[in-house]
Amino acid sequence: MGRQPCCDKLGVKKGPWTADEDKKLVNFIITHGHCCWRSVPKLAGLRRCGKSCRLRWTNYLRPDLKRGLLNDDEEQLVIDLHARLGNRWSKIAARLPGRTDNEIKNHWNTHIKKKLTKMGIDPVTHEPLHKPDTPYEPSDGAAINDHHSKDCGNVSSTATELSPLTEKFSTDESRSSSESGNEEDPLMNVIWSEVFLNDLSWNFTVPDSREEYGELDTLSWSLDNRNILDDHQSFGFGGFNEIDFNSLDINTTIKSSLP
DNA sequence: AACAACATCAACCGCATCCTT
DNA sequence: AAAGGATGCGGTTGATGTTGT
Repeated sequence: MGRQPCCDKLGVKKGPWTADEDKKLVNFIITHGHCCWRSVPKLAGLRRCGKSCRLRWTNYLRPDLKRGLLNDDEEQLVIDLHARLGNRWSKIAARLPGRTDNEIKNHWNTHIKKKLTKMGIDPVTHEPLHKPDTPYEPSDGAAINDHHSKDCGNVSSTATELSPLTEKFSTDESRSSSESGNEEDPLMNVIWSEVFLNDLSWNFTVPDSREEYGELDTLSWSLDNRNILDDHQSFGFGGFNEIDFNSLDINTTIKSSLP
């Protein structure tokens, strides 16, 4: 069936997002949510296609994103899940709170693939590479396959079972950000700060996700905006369990993050 | 200092899948 | 059941940054 392009190609901007565009998008989404991505750019005053807006939001602007490289545990988990799920990056990402499929995919292609190959493991099949005369040289990441080789030797048979590590990550969503090199993005601080300072009625706290959201753990949130929480899954706000609308402290939180 | 080679990652593209009519 | 639209997903690309010569 012939499909129309996702957006009108004429006049649609492409390429890197500017801080101003980011601000507009964040502003719009936190205020209105997104009824449908196709209409978001028009309503937000952006010359972008809806797809691009969705990608920018899910991969970069979402407040629950972790930043920085995957730590060893996360990397191990990705390897573990990849052995079971293959290149289903979104499924893998779903097990790593605060990580995106794109980020994991990139990390896999740039780091993990090489690491596994170096260790004598086929990154596709997760089987040892057959080089009988090439002695296996454990590297700094050798631990990866202590459990992995046992656990993932048979990819399909264990597909529904999760290793203890996998279970740990899939359930423990309140891990400390400090262990993952959760670097802050100054640009993001500015964007979010400006967004919230523009609307001082915002005010909420995220009691269960404090560490993950860092400086964004306390935000101001008007009751009028509460409706977007109904759609929080769409935003990837998985950590927003309960919002305490009575605890508002935007000044100390937001202003302290300003450069 | 200048250039090349390599690494990283944000963003795009096209197809798949889901949902509505 | 079929058609068409919206969104999601995975592969790929290209710009930018980093490292080596």
